Amino acid sequence: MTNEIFSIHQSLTDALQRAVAVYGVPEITITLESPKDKTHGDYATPIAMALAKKLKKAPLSIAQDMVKNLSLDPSLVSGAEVAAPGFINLRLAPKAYYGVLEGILTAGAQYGENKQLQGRRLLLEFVSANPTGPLNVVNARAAVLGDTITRLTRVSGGQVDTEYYVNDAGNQARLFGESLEAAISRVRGVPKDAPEGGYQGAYMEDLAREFLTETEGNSKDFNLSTAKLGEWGMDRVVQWHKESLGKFGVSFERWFSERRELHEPGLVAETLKKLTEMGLTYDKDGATWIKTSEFGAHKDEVLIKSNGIPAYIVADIAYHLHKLKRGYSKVINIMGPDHHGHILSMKAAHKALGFEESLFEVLIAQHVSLLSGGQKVKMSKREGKFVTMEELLGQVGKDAARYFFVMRGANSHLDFDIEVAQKQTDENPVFYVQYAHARICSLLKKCAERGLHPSRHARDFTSLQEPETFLLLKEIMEFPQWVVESAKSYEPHRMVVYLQNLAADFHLFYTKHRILDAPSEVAQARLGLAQAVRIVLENALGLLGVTAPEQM
RNA sequence: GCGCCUGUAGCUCAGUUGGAUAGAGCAACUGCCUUCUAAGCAGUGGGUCCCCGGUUCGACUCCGGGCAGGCGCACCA
Repeated sequence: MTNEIFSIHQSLTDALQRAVAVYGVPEITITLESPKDKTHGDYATPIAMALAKKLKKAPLSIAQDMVKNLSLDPSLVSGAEVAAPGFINLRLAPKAYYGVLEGILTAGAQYGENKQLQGRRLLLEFVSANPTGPLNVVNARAAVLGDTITRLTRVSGGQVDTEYYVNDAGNQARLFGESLEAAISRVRGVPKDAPEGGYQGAYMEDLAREFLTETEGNSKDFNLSTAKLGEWGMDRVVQWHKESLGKFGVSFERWFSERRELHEPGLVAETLKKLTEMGLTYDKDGATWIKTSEFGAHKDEVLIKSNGIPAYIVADIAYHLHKLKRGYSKVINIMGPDHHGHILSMKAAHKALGFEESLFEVLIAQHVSLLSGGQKVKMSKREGKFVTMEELLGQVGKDAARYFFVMRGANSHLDFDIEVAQKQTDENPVFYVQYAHARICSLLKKCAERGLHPSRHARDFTSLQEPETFLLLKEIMEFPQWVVESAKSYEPHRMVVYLQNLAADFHLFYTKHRILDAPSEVAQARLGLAQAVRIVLENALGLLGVTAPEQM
């Protein structure tokens, strides 16, 4: 086990548990926290305060008693103190740190892998943009969020299947076919407008040209029905999406086609039948409705429109039914802010069908405002003037784009300043972290040039004694913990916070302590530490899909 | 009107799930390179954590009620 952090936590918790057991108070959970103020030690527990009320004793005296009763391995903990109003502060022994350091160097690229989320089986659906046009920046944000959550969960021993729902059926498919037909006509020089509510942008004509090139000299395909044309076009747009996402380092295990996997095999009709049989539907105004309001939604939804055509929600329910039946411990959907009105009805539908409500969870990737030099970039979907994911990627690059998208919590509105993301200065937070990595690489290169080869085995780290050093050691030691917490809470931005902290700790250490010029044993030890920091930076950046450059 | 999200330093945002003196980056100002990358470090100034109540040893965090901004509330998907 390379992640000694977890066993350290366990030993500390166990020891505290034993000390608490003396009081015979049931149902007390031991909380262990890292105090913000480092002078308070490495770990603190407020357990005595929680006990105070039940025991009717002063928290301070409880804490003092507990410390006396604590049996702790001295090679693990060097000190336990009591602080007002009743905290117990624990200080790790240097030896414990050195052991972790050794472990990191041995584990290398594997450091951070753990089993904490073993047994978790997620289905993560994200992006799922309509195959009627290019991906936008919110799609990009969702893509990065989903992909990062996937990486974090997998490295923590959880299982994740990623899925992209392709909405290639129904009304919008028809409209798309007609729009493409019109675009082809225009490309051939015959003016023709897209239908009402159809798709207009320049990309439609690109698509038309692609179609013409592909079917040149093949008269048969020229006479595709509008429906078939729409299918061809949507498949092609899906292809575009795959490619764009690929450039972003995001891939999906399964592209789930609404038409091929739900409509054609009859699952939509089957779902409708099931809902009816369960008595969840009724007729009104010539339409068929589902009683979602009885299950927590604000209103009922139309299942079958009065023209006899099923509404989109039927396919949606069919899809989710399909997902739920596959035995996941959690089915998660990352959606854009424009769909959050939909959440309650979907939750209600789940409940109506008898599934545990908590099985299904929705994460919202909130709105992204694109700025350029502090000014809002004006976009208008109607005029086809909007920045696509691909354009953004072209302008700022994969590293900056990915970093910016996970920098903030998913449900915070995000200000994305293109100009800042392009800058190669200290205004750009990506560089701060990458620079720390590049500095270490440069060090390691220099050290090789000087013939200093930090030996792989039998290291002696006892010369690592300075406060800045222990700060760094603590930070890299906690890496797996941050990974797990980020994964567990579906909050990948915590990894960004961690990286900023780690980079700052390293930069501080670097300016305060010479490495190569230090006496040989010290140099060896510090190089080992630097190498460990480099490993963690690379692994953490890797989890975000950002590169760790060797020089800048 | 109803629902979701947000409200923390001049700006953009964290805040380890209820803990100790509320933090970071940027912007402003001041220092630090004949020495391993100054894309860095140190320091200074900057706060009614939107407001009012409640819960308790303790609240930025949880609950209730307001206020403000964003988004959503179709027989569209």
